[in-house]
Formats: sequence, structure tokens, C-alpha cells
Amino acid sequence: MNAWIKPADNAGGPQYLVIRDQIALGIQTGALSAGAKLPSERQLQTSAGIARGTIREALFQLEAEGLIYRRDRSGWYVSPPAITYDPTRWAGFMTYVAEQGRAPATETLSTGTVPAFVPAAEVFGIAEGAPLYMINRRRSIDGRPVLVERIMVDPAMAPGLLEQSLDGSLTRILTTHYDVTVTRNRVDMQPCALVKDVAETLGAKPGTPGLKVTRTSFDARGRVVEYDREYWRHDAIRIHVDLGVRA
Amino acid sequence: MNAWIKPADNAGGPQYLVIRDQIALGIQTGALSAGAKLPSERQLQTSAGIARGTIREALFQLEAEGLIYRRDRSGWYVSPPAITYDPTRWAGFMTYVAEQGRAPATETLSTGTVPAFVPAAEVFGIAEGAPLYMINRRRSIDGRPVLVERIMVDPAMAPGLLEQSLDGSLTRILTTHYDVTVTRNRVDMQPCALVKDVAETLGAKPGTPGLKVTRTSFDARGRVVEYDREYWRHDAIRIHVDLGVRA
DNA sequence: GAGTGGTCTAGACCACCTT
DNA sequence: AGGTGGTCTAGACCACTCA
Repeated sequence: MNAWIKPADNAGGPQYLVIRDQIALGIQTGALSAGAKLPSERQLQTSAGIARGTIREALFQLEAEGLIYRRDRSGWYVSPPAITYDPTRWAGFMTYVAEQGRAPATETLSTGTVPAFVPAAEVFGIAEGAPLYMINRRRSIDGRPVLVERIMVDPAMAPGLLEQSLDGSLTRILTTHYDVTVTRNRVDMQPCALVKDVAETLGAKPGTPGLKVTRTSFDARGRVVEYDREYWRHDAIRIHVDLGVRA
Repeated sequence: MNAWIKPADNAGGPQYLVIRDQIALGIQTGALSAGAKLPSERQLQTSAGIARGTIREALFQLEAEGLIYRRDRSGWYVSPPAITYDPTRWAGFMTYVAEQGRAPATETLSTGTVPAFVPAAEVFGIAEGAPLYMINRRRSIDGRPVLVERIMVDPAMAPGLLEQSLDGSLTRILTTHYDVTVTRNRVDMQPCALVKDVAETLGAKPGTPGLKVTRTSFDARGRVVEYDREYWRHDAIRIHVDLGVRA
């Protein structure tokens, strides 16, 4: 029996929202702290005396709100606070996560050289079929995977890049080793659902809400330095922009 | 029987994803165009020969992806394309929606004067309990409600504001009638779930994914001109930022 | 009033994680 | 091996929309 699940007070609308409120209350009051594991669905079902489907409805609701998340076939957990990301700053993931007192980590999942297809060739201003570096990485905060990304880089700008250790800041490598400087960034963000592959890499279920972020970096000559597509867990990020009048 | 629902080819994973794929295909190929109504859940159930719950699972998936949306107890519809929003531009909703060839509309739901509570008083730099204008609006694109917002304005900066027609650009009113100029904007965005009230106002179900946007506008003297909290349907917005080196 | 989605029940079996 | 969430079935009733 879980103290923070009380039956009755079905005053409001649907039952699943009543259950949701009880769990949300537990989280807000700190009875369930960040990272804590919730009781199993069947335990909740028994202690609340309702069907499992209804319990799951409540859990999905909380997941959509970003209050809890699931680890596949392991259980439901309280979400840690989101990281604030400011696209107008030039700091990378490793920097701003650390600044916010959290522990960033990057894993390189795979790298390779692929021929540029038509759209990519156009973006990079290179010939169709010319080689392009591709880097797939997974990044975590406090040990919890929060995003997967695919980065494409023109080998002409950073020959031998794939031989470097890529488990850190790519921008730093480009600046330090290749004297490449980014002077312009284009960022695009859109709420989405995580597709199968991405979801699996993040240990989430397909359809879990996410945020798709694509970033194109240019150097002073207007050449594309880096094209980056990221899929974030929706509860791990918050975007913040502070703007003065146009320069 | 719907031509774009074919049984068989359960090759891949769960059935609901197979159904999802069939419907998604119909949308991508244009067999189902933007705004089109899908067959009812019970029709899909019959024609696909599976349980209604499974059909709904597929529909939820498509909803999370932003491909379809529901009108409460009316049916499921194909989502129109998202609007691109650039927080670094100073254009307002009416402007950028029109620029993208869509028809914007604003409805004022309610207005009023409320006493400033502690946090708001601090933000606006006014005394606790001092009056504050509050404006609740709903904005639509091509007749479909996409966001609800609550705006707070210090009456000292725009006396009699509530007597104006507020069904347009608030920024324009402030500039034109009150000689107030915004020189700084702070924007915060976070994926969320739409809570009951908001969802109802948008004709959506509570828990539908959304994007919460808060904007604080400052004038040249650093005073807060306007505080705006918006809840967007997640499939209606896409954020785009283009940045040069810091000024 | 017929049809729609919204909610809920009470089961079942599976794949996978954890121990 | 036992427990977990993932998927699926086959019903039911309700509140609401729409014609």
C-alpha cells in the first residue's frame, strides 16, 4: 500500500486524471524524488483498485507532461529537471550541462564515410558522391541518455577527423586542430515523436515525445562546417533565448 | 473498405505500428490531404479486423508525431503544415502567419484587471497588489485554434489598453497608441502536455502534447512591457533561429 | 437520435530486464 | 525464473457532436 495513493475523491473528471494527480502530488511534495522508481503498474492497479489500462493512461499523461519517464520493461521513474539550452550562445552540450551542475557524457556510437547524396551535397557545396564524414553519438546527463545525434562534416575541412577521440566537444576539435571557426549557426527545433531506432537508442518506447533539433554551422566564408540532427527526450530540454534589438 | 488500409504485411513489430504506417503512407502520398477527416475508429477497426484499442494506439502514435489531430468527439483529421516561428525576429503572430500564406486570427476570450501577486509584482517592478491588466486570447490559423495565451501588462505603461480592440497585434497597439518600444525579448520554450483548461479551449484532449512559450518584453529602460505565456498545439509550430557571431 | 470519441474493465500472452 | 512493461482482445457505458 502506497501512502500517496488514496482512493475516493473521484470528485473531478476521469479516474485516470485522479490517479495522475495523486502521483503528481507525490512528486511535487518530494515524496517521490528525481530518479525514484514508481511502484509497478500491477501494484498500483491493486492498491488503487482499478484496471491496469486506466493506470497506464495516468502514467502516459504524466509522461507527456515530462514528470516521469520509463525504462523499457524495467519500470517508471521520476524525471530529473530539464537542462536549459540557449541556441544563441555558442557553448556546446558539454559546457552548458556542466554549467548547470549536471554531469554530461558523450558516447560515439559509430562513425563512417558516406557518399554525399543530392541534398547533402548541395548543403555542403560539394560534388554529388563526394565523401562526407558521418558521426553518430549519444549524449547523457547524469548517466541518463537524453539525445542521439548524427553529425555530418566535409572531410575537406577536417581531414582525419574520425581518427580523433570524438567523445567530447566536436566544435573544440574543429577549432583547435583544424583552425575552423564557426561564425553562423542555423537552428531548427520541432516537437516530434521518437521513431523506433532513436527510441531504442535512448531506451524509450517508439512514440515517446521528443524534440528534433537540427543545426547547421557556417564559417566566415559561408561554407557549411557541420550539419547536426539531434533527437532529444522532450523532458530533458528547455529552450531559452534572450534577445536585444537587432544589431 | 478503405483502399489505403491493407491487411497483411505484419512483417515488422507491433500491429499498431503497422496500422500507423498505412495511415502515414496515405498522408504522405496525398491520398489523405491536410484537413481531411479519417474514417471513424470503428470503421478502421472493422476494415483492419483488429481491436479498437489497437487502432487507437496507432492514432495516438500519429498524433504524437504531429501527423493527425482530433476534434473532441468529432473525429480525427490530418494536420496542416506547421508554422515556422523565429524568436529572434520581432514580427508578431499576425505577421509571420500571413507571411507564410496562412490566415491568422485572434479572439479575445476575456480581459480584466487583477492585483499583482508577489512574483508578478517583482517582474514588473510594481508594488504588491498594484493593478495589472490580464488578457486571455486564442489564436487560430486557417480557422484551427493553435494557441491560447495570457498576457499581462502594467496599466501604467498603457492606460486604457483594455478599451482597445485586442483582436490583432498587441505590440502594434503599444507602439502606435502608447509610444512603447520593445528593445529586448526573453523567450522560453518547453515541450509539455496541455492541461484541462487549455486543452478544452483548443478543442483538444487533456494530455495532448504541446509547447509552452513564455515571452517577457522589455523597453529601453529595462522595464517589463509585457509578459506573455502561450500554449501551442505541438504540431502547429516549428522554431527556427538564424544566428551570426555575437554583436 | 445516431454516431463519435472518451473512458473503463478483465482478462491474455509476449519479450525483455533483473536477480 | 520471476517480474516488468508492451501489446492485444472483446466487450461495455458515457458525454458529446452533428445532422
